[in-house]
Amino acid sequence: MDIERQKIAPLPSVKRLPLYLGYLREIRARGRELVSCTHIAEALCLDSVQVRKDLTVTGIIGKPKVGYRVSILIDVIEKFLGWNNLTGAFLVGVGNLGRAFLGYNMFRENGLEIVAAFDVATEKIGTTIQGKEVFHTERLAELAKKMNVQIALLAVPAAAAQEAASLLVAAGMKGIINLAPTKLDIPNSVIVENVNIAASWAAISSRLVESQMLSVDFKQNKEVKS
Amino acid sequence: MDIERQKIAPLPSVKRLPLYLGYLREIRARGRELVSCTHIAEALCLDSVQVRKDLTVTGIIGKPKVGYRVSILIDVIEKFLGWNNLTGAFLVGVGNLGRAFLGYNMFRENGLEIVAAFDVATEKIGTTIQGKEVFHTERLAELAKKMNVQIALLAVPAAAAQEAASLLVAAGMKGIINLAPTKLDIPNSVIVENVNIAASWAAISSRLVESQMLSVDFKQNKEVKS
DNA sequence: TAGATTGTTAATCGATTAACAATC
DNA sequence: TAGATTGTTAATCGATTAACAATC
Repeated sequence: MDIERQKIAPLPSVKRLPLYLGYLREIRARGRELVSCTHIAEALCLDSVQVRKDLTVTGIIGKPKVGYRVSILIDVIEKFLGWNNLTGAFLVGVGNLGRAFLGYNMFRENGLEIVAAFDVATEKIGTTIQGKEVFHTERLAELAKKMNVQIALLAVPAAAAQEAASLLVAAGMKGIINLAPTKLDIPNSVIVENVNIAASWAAISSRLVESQMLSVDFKQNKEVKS
Repeated sequence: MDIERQKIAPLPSVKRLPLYLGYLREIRARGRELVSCTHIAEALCLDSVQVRKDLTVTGIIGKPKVGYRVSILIDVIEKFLGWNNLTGAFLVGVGNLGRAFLGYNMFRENGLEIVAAFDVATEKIGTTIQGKEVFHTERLAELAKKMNVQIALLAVPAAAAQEAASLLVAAGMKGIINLAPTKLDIPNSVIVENVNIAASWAAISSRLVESQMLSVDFKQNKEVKS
């Protein structure tokens, strides 16, 4: 990083905030008004000190012996994450994975709304999936400007990811959630988050190999199936 | 961790291996036979020292001035991750997200094959999606035993995640890829990897809020849309 | 040989964990 | 008041980065 940073919040803490938020919304719905770090930690199998430290990044100040007011804590986290307003996003790549996100309400709950989809397959262009129109990627820059969109979900095959990413940068995107299992080479003024399911699978399988628990030759079990 | 660990490979290194693997397969397909860390690092925008360190977890030994033989490096990584054989997996939750994974070939390329799907919605039970039959979650334990499956992808709504996870543990799963944005409370003999897209979105949006680049009130732009 | 590259050992950096003071 | 809880400061731990020796 070449830019001077002024006491930026630790990324691991920021990434845990949605977990807290989900739990807090749950207990608010159940009528709970106050909550302590100890309580949150217990519910989420975390360390209470870590929870407290994470919450401080939002600037909230709790009361000793009491804890935090649930509704205020929710507000403060939402505001810190910018999730108190809906932000528009583009979805690039309307394959199996991309299509899933069009109907995925998790984003909406967390302040992100997919407002248009893009692809290169001519048979998809002009169709509407889950109420969202599919455009050709050529129109990315034009529509980004018109619709004031700066966030993109990238869900194309690995081989097409870099080209699509360059289009997104050219279209003025400020943040990209990359679901393709590739590193994107784009200017670091654009924030990229890689959601890499292959990496998660690697973490699991390598540990199972270590402990020799991975079923060695699965194919042989196939005839047992039906 | 209460179990004594014997020089386990660093998790961040393990999680980067699939990235290297993807690139190595790509250059092997293009006919390249030898590769150096410098080259890999340049292609993937990483540090060459880090690449070298990551590769050493597989136990491979390179030749100074030469580098590594691409095909051997691929073999060694695949073997380290246990991706040289196909491992069977269950998919739990056939909603939008779950269905996407049924047709997602990324897993297959990386040694994971979904062999059956599970849900609780009666209208889905007995149907076949992408060639995979959907069973009731009641049958998890029975079929896990019969099909010798120990890996599960959990793609149910957050509210249903804990219950489904308990069923999976009871069914003898050894590894769970959790796509629900919740912490699962299960014995630590079962390896869990959380794929948390909300966390990635949090990382992006919080940084955009910091730099005041997040479009403040998106809803007002809606009429511009069509 | 010379220089590029590997592999190892030490230094830095950041996050987590522990210890403790402050407070309702 | 006493004790639970917050908030802060210090210690630990692990990963990344830097420095350097080994080698083809």
